[in-house]
Amino acid sequence: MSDAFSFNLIATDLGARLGEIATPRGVVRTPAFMPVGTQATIKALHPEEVRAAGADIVLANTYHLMLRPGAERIERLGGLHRFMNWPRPILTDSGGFQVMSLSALRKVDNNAVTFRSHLDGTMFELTPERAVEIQRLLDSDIAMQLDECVKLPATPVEIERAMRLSLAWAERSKRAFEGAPVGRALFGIVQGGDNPNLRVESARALIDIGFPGYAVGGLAVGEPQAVMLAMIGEVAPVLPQDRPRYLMGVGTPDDIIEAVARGIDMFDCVMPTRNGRHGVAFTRHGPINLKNARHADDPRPLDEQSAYSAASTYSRAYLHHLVKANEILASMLLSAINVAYYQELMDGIRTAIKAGQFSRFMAETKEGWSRGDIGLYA
RNA sequence: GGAGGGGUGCCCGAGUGGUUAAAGGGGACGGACUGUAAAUCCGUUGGCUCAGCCUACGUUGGUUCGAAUCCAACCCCCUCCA
Repeated sequence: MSDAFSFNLIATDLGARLGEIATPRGVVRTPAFMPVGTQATIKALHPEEVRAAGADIVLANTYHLMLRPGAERIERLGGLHRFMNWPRPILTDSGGFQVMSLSALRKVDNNAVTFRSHLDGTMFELTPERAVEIQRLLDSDIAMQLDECVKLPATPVEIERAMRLSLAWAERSKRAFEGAPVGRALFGIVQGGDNPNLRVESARALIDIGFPGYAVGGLAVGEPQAVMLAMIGEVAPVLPQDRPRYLMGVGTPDDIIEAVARGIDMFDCVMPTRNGRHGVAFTRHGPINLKNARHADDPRPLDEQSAYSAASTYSRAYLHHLVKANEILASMLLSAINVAYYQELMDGIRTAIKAGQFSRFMAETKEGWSRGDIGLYA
């Protein structure tokens, strides 16, 4: 394996793409789902479990790790991979999402975003340059430019302002990334809210700057799914074929399969882990809320055909009990089951694209979700 | 035997005359969650022929226009002393 960062497009089926991202720390099979490990941990899971579920790459977060334990500290300790015992590729988000999610605690101007720490109130300034520097200290494999993620609905003026600011920050981020070790990549982020013209303009401008991969950000932030898919439909055809496309923060299994159909290669989302902690299991038969009383006497596993043993062994009654009793094992098992389900879905997608069966796979998968789980094994 | 404290909705518990179907927890039931301030958050939680009525604060009886709140008796429970 070369030490360079590269993307190899292996096959396409309709809009869907099968590929491989090669990095010095390993290959990422695409379409890929990246479990989210904001604070250098995929909550409730051992890194070994995340890998066993099939993940090639995970996410971590600039803003959160900068506050605690601190990027310089992680660097002194040998980098993020060693720190969290995940030797494979890591993509780090820049803190752009926190510009939105922590909007009450920050101010944005053209130069930087200033955060009041949600932990102790101290002020932190995050410039595009500092965000890149932090990600380099972490020794992230794929760093993201600092951007401004706007919640929808938003005014056209707001959307355009954030998009142009993100473009300016894309340039500064790229400049700050110069001299990074071979094999490390920095992605630019398309913004533009629900405006097709702004989306396309943003994508074109980023391509002019030039990145080894392109992300579509600022989606799944309040707009209907149809709008999100329409935006992807606008942007994907503009993006270069030979670079990976990453749809940030998405999504539900249905969002993912629809986005793959429109040419997206990479995804990340807290949904499998967060919803797992909140008692919901994702399965071939759709989501199952294990808090519900109807599972209390159900001896069936979530999915007796699942290749992942936790999903095919533990009874719904037991999982229901663990959830109701607020046992830590409930979070652990459901997070593991969900991460495994997402990986199983991605694996199915990849296999289908390779076989030229994506459209059929998509129809059958959706059929399974819509059928629901009631009476399946009865 | 003596002295004191207490019995409130599924549970704990606030409430000392009207604005109390009764604060607040918990539990139960349901929902939400999309680049994680989330093991979080939001509803509902006596019944009915439901903008009204009925039944409810240990039991029974009283005082009062009006009682979970005041009085009496009774039944339980707890603490301390003998």
